[in-house]
Amino acid sequence: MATEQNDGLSDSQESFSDFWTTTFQIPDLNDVDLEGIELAEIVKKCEEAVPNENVKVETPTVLDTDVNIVKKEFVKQRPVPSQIIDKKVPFLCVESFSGEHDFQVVFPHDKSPITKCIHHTYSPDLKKLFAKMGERCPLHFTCASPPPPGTVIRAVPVFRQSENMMDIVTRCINHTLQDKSSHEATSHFIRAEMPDAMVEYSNTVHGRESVTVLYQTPDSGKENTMLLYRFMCNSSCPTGINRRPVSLVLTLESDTGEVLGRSVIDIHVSSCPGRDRTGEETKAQAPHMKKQIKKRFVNKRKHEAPKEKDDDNDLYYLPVKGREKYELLKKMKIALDLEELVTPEQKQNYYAQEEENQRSIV
Amino acid sequence: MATEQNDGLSDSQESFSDFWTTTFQIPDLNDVDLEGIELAEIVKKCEEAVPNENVKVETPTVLDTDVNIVKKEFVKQRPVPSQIIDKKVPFLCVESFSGEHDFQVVFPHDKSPITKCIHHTYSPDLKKLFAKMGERCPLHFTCASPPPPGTVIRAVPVFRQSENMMDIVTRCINHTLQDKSSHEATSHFIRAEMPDAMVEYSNTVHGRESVTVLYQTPDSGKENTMLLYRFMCNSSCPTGINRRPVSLVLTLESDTGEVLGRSVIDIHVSSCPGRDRTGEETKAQAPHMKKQIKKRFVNKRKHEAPKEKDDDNDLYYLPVKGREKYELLKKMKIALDLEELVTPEQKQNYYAQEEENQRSIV
DNA sequence: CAGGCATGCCTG
DNA sequence: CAGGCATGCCTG
Ligand SMILES: [Zn+2]
Ligand SMILES: [Zn+2]
Repeated sequence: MATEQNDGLSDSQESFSDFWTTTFQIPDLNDVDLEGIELAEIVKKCEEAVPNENVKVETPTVLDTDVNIVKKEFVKQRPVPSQIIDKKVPFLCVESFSGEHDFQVVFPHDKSPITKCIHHTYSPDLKKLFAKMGERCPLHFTCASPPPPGTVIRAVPVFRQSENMMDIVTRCINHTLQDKSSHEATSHFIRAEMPDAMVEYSNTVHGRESVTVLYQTPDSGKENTMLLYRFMCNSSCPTGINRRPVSLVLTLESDTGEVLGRSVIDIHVSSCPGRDRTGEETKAQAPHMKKQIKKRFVNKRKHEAPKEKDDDNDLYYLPVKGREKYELLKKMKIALDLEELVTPEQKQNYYAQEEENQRSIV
Repeated sequence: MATEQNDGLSDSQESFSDFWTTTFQIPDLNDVDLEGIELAEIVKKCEEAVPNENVKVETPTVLDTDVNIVKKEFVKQRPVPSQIIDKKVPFLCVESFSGEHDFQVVFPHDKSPITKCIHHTYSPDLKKLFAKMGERCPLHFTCASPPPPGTVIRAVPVFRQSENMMDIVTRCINHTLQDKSSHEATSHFIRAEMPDAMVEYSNTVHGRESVTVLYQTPDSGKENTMLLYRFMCNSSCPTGINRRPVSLVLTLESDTGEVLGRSVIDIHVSSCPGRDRTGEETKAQAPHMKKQIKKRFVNKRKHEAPKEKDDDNDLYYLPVKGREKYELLKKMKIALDLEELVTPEQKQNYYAQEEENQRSIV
């Protein structure tokens, strides 16, 4: 009962966006509301002007009054306007399409060994990028034909699970408030680190935080455009991503905000990207096998060769003597297969009911 | 190099008290400094008046202007005055002495089994109290002779390691800011839950957060005084205790602030106090032994007896010889139960996929 | 409610 | 940098 109170002790995989609005209550700062309304009007204007969810902020001057900047200041100093943060927002389109310029995110094969805490590593099997918080992480883009001048690449993080897709991915409370750098977007989960390219932090009309980088043709001799990003929270951060799976939506956008192409990649940010990659790959290959032989990271100086056996998809033939047993086990086999189709919600209800039954036995 | 910046990504076992002062920078709230100075003067006065570090706040009226209350408001609304929080404070005396009233903290033997997530459990071997965050935790006190009227029991948490002993134990950022209850001390790590006794939250002259409860003689028939506390953070909380060992200093204090007795206990607050207690006890006994035989927690319901019902909901017991068969059939039973939850649509897809698989075998 | 995973981080 | 612990929390 003690933990039922709203005393900050609730936990688990939920959104904490609620926090941002209700935590700061400053009765003597009434101008806040005024600013909030003004913002809402700005947002409204954008919404009317651009049907696409992504809003390209035209000039740096406008950027200064962008909702994002305002939010950042509010996070550190004032209440966050509820219309910006405290809401479920519409799904962001996560459907990849390369478009007329054949826009794609590519991961050049990295020959260096996957150390446990490698800064970034991409798993082709899982189609997932594993990165270390705070470290530079390169992403490579290709275009078959050069897009028009002023085209940008926008990065927007989204939650992958349906339960969370309407929540905004943002930085956790701890990391946001502890950030004493002069960065202009301390609340953003993703930053772009391009000394030469123009970077802009802005929000979509619905309030999703994004960063755009001016598209540049590949450096001479290179066949793709490389941008450096930094992920400013772990995927596990409490009050932030909080262990929820996240994808990164990368869009090629014209200077009018038209989406020319879209590419979506799964990402996992942690302190040990190498460990987590191999762990997930192993689990994907042998879901139910007890981790007897734990994947060992090879000390760079040593060498090795062994490989794991994947018996989960192997086909076996079970000889069964007698019709009755065969029929029963056939039923069992079907039940086992069907069991995998049961949704988590169904299972939850089932186990809750089981508990009940156990209790009523006594 | 990226992580060397002050962008909120530093971690490890360090104090975060620095955060409270530098995070909030509000140039247009100059009155803050004034208030800060005023506070400093209040503190100064107390310091001059009472040589002992612990300051008994005389009246509730004074309590309202206590540094603690001010801090709490600042945490949520304004910069925290640096003179209150952002400093190393002198060691608090952690030497136990029972004094003339033979003041002691006692832990009556608890006969109930130590479940994994028991709310509180004391290890006599380790002389350490393991508690679950947010749950009521009783502490029992004894006095050989009744102390004078107005005597209180003060609880102050302190870090046990020398590197941290000068830091103030307080609640983590996440839990403090997420606490939307109307509690008067949302930033405090320790709360007292005494409906009948008088509770006061205050700070020592050096800024350590404490809670005092008016001492009451044991209820008739009881031989000790029981107080209920709640620990509002885990020992692991980032930006809070952050995995650093913590002790609880319990002092019996007269109404003039004189310390009549002191008792110090080690505490560990986590989500699984039972597991952590047995784990630490095991490690203390066999420090270097590999954990081969892991301590098993006994399911309370495991040995309970069945009951009779009727019809299709009858419960039967299937004797199974052999562990492996039992495990398999247990899985089967669950599968059969879950199978009933599968929707017709799911089944349709399943059988279609089965066909596919069959064909691909050939 | 116990088993056990996921994951930050401490150690050698 | 890999091994491995500590610990919140998910699963069955
Ligand atoms: Zn974070
Ligand atoms: Zn906490």
